Amino acid sequence: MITIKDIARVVGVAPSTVARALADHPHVHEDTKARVREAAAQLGYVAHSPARLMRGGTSSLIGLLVPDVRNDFYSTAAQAISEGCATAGFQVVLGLTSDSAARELGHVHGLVSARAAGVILVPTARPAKATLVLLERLPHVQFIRRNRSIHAPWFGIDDAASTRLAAQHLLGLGHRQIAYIGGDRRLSTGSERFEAFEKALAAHGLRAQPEYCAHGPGGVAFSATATRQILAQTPRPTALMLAGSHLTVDALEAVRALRIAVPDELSIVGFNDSAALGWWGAGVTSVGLPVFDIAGACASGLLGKFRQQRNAGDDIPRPPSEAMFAPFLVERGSTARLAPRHTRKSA
Amino acid sequence: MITIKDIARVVGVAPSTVARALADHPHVHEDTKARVREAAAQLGYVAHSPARLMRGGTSSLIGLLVPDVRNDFYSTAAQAISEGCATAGFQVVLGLTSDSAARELGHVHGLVSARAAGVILVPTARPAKATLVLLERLPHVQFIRRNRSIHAPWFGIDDAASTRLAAQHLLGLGHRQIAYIGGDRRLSTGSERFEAFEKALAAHGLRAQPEYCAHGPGGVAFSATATRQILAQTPRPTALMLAGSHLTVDALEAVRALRIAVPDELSIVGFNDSAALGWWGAGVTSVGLPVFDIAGACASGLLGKFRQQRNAGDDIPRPPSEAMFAPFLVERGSTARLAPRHTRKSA
DNA sequence: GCATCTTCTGCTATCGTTTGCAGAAATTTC
DNA sequence: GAAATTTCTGCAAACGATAGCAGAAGATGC
Repeated sequence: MITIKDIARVVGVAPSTVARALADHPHVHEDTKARVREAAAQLGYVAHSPARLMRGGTSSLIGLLVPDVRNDFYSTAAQAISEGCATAGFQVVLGLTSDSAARELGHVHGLVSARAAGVILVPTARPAKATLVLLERLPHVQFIRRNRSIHAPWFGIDDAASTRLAAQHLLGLGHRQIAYIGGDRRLSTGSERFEAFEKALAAHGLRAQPEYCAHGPGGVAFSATATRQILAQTPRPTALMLAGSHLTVDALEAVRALRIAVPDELSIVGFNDSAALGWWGAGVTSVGLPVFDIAGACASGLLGKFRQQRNAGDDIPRPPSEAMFAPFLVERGSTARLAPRHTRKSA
Repeated sequence: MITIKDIARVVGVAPSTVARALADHPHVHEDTKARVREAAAQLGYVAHSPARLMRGGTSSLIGLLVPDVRNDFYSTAAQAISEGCATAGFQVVLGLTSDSAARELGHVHGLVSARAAGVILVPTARPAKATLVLLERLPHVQFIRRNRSIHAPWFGIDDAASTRLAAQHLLGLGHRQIAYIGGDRRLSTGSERFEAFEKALAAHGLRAQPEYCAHGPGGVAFSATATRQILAQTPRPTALMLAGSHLTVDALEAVRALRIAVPDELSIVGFNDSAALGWWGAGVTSVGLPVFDIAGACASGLLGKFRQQRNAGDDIPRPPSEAMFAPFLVERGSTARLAPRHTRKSA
């Protein structure tokens, strides 16, 4: 392996001069710099990043901890974050938690050990104590989920608005028996979305019926199972809303397998819009999220935190230190006004 | 920051003893080990990985270089690879190339600089010379695409079989005017898939018609544009096959916008099967790929390479150093026997 | 009781890079 | 021409962890 000593020997200067030349230090003669750069290129020199880190400071690594990158939402976010970080000269370490606090801890530990510059995380429901302690040594921001025990900026969507939009849409169409499948209620996304759903019902003098609601950890089969159980009941709900990106596909597959007519017998609102949702039946009405924008803002937010740490008092514009994005409703053919005959039929 | 010296001071031993105790070295007294571990936990000690790397060796980082992680294919692969690497104690650095040789070089340089353990890459069409030189310093394997200038094991699918399956299916249904939209022909995936398509046609005494074929770099709008152009011609082809995961969705959207009846007026075969392809119209017949398995094998292959480097002559079972997986055809409703009236209609 | 062996621990050099300080060389000033 | 100044370069000490070597302490054998 080529080191600066090798370059120094070739050029005939001291290693320290090589270091300064490569760092473009002003007190090095231009001729020397040129010769050093020439020799470095010639020898194929690549700096030894770990050695640099010996003198303190952080590496150019940024951690990205998500539950599952197969989920469209997170893969899109990973793309935005990775692009944003690469532009700023950082490399992204992708850590998959599978919603396990143990894995989360493992990844955070690895990042602290590698002296990462920071971490963007989608916290698990109950992060380990050790995780919280380790996070204090590492600039970090929360993505999508906001955890009370983590005291860090949050970049996400207006969770309450997402389900409020969906619920109001269904209520406006006359639905009163609305089923709800959402994520783990110990997560901010799970609880806030469900509470907003309940409030929207309450505004119409209704209450969420427990037998029509399921809250899951998002295991592989959860959404399909929940859909089948809820729709097997009598009376069957007239509408179903999904409150998580990972829940939508399986639920739609299950509804399809049950051969229930949509929207005639059942109205459906999906979550996290994509082109494919336009293909299902007459298209699935769904809650759209500006995923790329949220993730981009999140990356900028973390990068802004670095600058903040280095020098507090300069006047360059700073990215927002927190941000909440508004979801929007994409209306398609899976929702329809509740027909009077419908109620009779299912009753 | 807590170092090994701090622990040494607390316990009352030398730093080297602490190092040995934490590494569970056999020549350290059990009592000493216990006291050291106790103190380390107490102080919240986290090893300084960069310092370890000073004495040579590689870090626990593995690079994963893909063009675009929003693509279902690559996000699934990233999941499999990341899980496999995490199990073996490695962390994955996700690098997005956007099919740019410059970005590819940047990522490889970063990995070499960080003394990464290895890299799994989906090579760009023409990697830079510098990239090839750098790769020699880093164990690496090729994923999906196989590049002649990179002398490293390859893990991918039987590209020829993928389009052969699709073409034979369409030919068997009586189609003779088959349109083809594929990826960049400078890539192994692009060229091999197309050549197999041509051969399949040749076996029926047919030739691929240039005006029905498009080969693109896979830019955002490419697939949709190509679809519109090909289907605007007279006579219009009676079948269309897509030969890339990233091409399928846009092409299907374009066909839908053109209001062409599928499969009555046009048969379609998609690429890289997913649940959503079952939703489009009567379902899209497509070439399925065992993505998770390929990616898993690829990760194992790279990890096996590490073992191989460390000690050549042990008799533990080794994972395959190369692997090619067979694609399979998933038949759905987007393909149908060519009706005689059909030929008249489009002529 | 002495030699020998075993068991455990400390000293120290080392990895590659950076940086403060000092000093050499070149240039300018009076 | 000497002094002062500027411009450039080298020395050496860090940073944190590890491992070879040596040595201390204790156990064992005769």
